[in-house]
Amino acid sequence: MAGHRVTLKDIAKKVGLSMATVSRALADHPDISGETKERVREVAQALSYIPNYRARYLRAKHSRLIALIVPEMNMFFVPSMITGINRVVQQNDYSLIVFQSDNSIVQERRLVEYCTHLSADGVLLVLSSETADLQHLDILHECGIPVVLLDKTIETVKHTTITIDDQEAGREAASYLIDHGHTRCIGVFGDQRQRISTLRLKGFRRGHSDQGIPLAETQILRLTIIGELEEQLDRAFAAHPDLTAIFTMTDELLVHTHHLLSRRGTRIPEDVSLLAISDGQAPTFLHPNVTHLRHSGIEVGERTAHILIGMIEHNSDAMMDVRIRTTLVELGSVATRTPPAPKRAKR
Amino acid sequence: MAGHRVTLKDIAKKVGLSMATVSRALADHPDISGETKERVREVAQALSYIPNYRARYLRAKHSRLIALIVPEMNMFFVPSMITGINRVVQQNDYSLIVFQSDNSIVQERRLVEYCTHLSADGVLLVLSSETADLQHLDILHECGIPVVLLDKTIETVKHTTITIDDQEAGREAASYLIDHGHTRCIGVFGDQRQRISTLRLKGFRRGHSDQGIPLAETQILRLTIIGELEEQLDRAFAAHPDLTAIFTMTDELLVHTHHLLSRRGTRIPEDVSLLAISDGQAPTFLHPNVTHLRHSGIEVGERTAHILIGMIEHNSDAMMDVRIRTTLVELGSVATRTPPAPKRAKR
DNA sequence: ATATATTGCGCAATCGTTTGCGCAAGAATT
DNA sequence: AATTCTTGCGCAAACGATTGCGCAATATAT
Repeated sequence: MAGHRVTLKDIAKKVGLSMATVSRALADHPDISGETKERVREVAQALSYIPNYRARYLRAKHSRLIALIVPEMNMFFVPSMITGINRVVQQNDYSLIVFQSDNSIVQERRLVEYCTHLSADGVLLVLSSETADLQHLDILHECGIPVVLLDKTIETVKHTTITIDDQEAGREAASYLIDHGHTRCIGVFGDQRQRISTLRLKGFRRGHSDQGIPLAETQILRLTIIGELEEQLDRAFAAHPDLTAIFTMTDELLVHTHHLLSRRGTRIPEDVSLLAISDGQAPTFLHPNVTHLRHSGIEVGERTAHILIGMIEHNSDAMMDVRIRTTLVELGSVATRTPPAPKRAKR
Repeated sequence: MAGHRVTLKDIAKKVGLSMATVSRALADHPDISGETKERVREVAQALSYIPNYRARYLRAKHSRLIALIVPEMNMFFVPSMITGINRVVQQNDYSLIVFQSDNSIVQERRLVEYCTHLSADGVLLVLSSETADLQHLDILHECGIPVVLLDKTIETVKHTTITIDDQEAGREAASYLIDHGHTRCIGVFGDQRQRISTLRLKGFRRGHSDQGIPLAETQILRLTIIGELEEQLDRAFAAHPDLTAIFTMTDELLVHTHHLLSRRGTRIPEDVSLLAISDGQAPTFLHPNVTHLRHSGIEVGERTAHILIGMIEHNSDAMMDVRIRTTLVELGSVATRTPPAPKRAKR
């Protein structure tokens, strides 16, 4: 409907000044007298002037736009991570634009390229599961656009990376269970192409070996898709009738594991204890509430955004590797076991 | 690092043609000879030319940008809705930019304004819980930017709206429970400032009255914040020892209700049946799986995006009010009851 | 009264593209 | 041979804002 958008020119005409003066008046430039500023502001208001950011940012070399590319909007972690990012981004007067790669490297490539089209000031990237190398990020470097990888990453020497300390979290999980008398646990892990999975598994192994507790291969579940969980869980129960605890490395694995346990009538924590790495939401609506190593999506988001903005504003491309520690939240899904009675009785 | 981005001018200089010709060559304009196009494309490739969309869209009046404003990234519904929107948006060569209002009308206003700054081609808006009127959308109309309201809305005669048929879903829920012999149900509803809540409640009431089943005020729980759930649920149990079913109007209410029921040792569906309106994710990882009236977030997203893009491209501002029907998914959390035995015995 | 500073504003270039129009050279039509 | 078409390209304006520089008028210093 509206014929054309009000521009600086319109205001200039109306107040009888040049565009330059109007521009400066609106920007509160010291060269302009208070009186003039006042008049200009009034007219701008009256005409309901809306600056055209595209034009503005065409001159300025920046866009105050930060892009986030996530593989998918899963219901866990991603939403809270976005919340954290968004908070910091807004506080610093940037805007966040969110893209979704659908876990496809092709799309990811396309989106990265699109970020250059938009001349985003910085890119936040959660790698898709298909991404095996980082060549497609070179174009960002060519354009001088900083990138920060977060959450899901692969090994890299060139890019700044923010993750939780995955290996340490896996180790702590194992230690915690062992300290509570669980010497026969099974661990549920995700896609092994992802570094997040291999590291958490590595830590879980480490936690066992540190305390001299054996960990058989059959105690480790590796899922590519969630549908495999039931079968693998059944097999693990069959192979280890003496198992007393299960560790799940993500929220998604947690809720499905919890569900399957309920279905087979396994009581938590009486029959089997449950421990997870989680951002803390799911554990509160499962029964019983699940003890977990918490890594707040909001915190990851906030810290990541801070770092990226720092890189943008100080034009630095120093590479960092930040690891965020998890904190233990005890909620009662892990029971304390005394070492198996039979053994002692036999002495 | 990179000195300056390659522009049309650079290409023009290199091939010895004017910028105009280069521009047209890249755009495959019929005026340009095939040979020239070829040469230009080669050079563009060699220089790894990246068009500046800001400059391009400064001339063109559109931006191929669609903005979505959501009150929060909750873990239910919103992620799948975004997935649906994103799909359609990409298919039509638009980009989606997602903002979060944190359920604050002030932020919502700011973001709407920001959409005009960016000259978004269209806006998708999920109202914040604080939003009581739609005046702040007038500015979009002034700028000729179409808006579609979705999911959470308020009554309006001016704006196109996509929701599920909330009232009908509420009614169906009640009917379904009653048909299965549950004549004493309680309904768990959200913030009554939201139309989504009042309509679902209205339908729930209607479902009861249609079949001549009384519904006391104490059978209706209205929550402003989730923390109130436990107390209200306890009170309802106390007031209605004969209650046999609970209906929750959202996923969030569902998971928390489910949790509280587990905690108080209530068996589902033996003691109490459970029915929800849901997008289908949570019901599959709760035990037992929860029968629900499904409304797919993806579908809502896709249809909404289609409609908005239609409005953008046909420059139409006809107002529509689309209601999407829910479908019943039976998963076993609702038991069939025969009418209470004592009554019949007494005849 | 002359020299210097300050104040308040405008001119015009610039960001990178797109596009209406014009124009020259060759091809096709009379 | 004169006219009209076509082909292929360039000139320059436009999109809407920002900003270095210049300049007049006034204020201050000498």
